[in-house]
Amino acid sequence: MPELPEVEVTRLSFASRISGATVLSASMGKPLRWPLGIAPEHLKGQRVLAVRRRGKYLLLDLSDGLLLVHLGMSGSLVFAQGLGEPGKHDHFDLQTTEGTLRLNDPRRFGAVVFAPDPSDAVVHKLLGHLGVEPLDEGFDAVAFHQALQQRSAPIKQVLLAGDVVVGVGNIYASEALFLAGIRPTTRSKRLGRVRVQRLWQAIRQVLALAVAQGGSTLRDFSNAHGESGHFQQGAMVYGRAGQPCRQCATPVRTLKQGQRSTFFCPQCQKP
DNA sequence: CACGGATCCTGATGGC
DNA sequence: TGCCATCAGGATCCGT
Repeated sequence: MPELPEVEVTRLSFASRISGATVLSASMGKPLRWPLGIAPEHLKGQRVLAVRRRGKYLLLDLSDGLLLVHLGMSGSLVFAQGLGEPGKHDHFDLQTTEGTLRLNDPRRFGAVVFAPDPSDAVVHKLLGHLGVEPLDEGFDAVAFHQALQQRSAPIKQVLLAGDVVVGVGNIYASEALFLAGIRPTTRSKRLGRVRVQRLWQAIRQVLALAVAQGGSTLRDFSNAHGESGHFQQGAMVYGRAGQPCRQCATPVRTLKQGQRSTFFCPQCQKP
């Protein structure tokens, strides 16, 4: 579920309701990707001041520290009152006066990490290298072009790396490159100003649209992959290997880049 | 220091 | 039905 749009939609779903709440208790089930950093009981009594997002991380500002939550590949959060006992894949609960925030994550690639203060080494390690936020004013097309000029890797892998721009995951990388008409294998530094400008626009467009639509559009499509066709608003190329391009009818192709599936239209996307 | 590969973990799916 | 291989929306670590 979790690329930038899904994480942002998750954040919006509980940020205002949890803000101002006081932590009543916290508990950790099976270990996640990284240790919490403190005993869960130490979160008790802290107030939740705000919920922010950086890349695919959710940041809960507590009165006495920062709680970083990452959903990994398979994580999801619910915030509700009266949640029952944790299920098999529920690995973290934060019980507050306003409700309980619960992390469900079958694959446990996600993480919940506490840092006593924002200058903590853990925070720096996790967030320090992250690139610019694509939906912020700070995402500048000229600077984006300059950054891409420095990189020789294929553009799709540079997008996924997250040190130039954050939040673009495997689905939206394929989608944005399709919208921009750029072949995913094209070396980053070979992209000229005009094409980078198109990519800049495409990234903002696809992410903003996904947020506006509740982050569910592509996911629903993916789940319905190969099934009936009520997903007109779905992906242009992701998950559509062999199917006709929605723009030119050429069969969509797939390949592996860094162990991840890439989808593209060989006709619409130029090297 | 940037790049490419291996790696963590569980579940769903498809072929035989 | 069982068994096995493959694949899945992420990101870090390590060798080169």
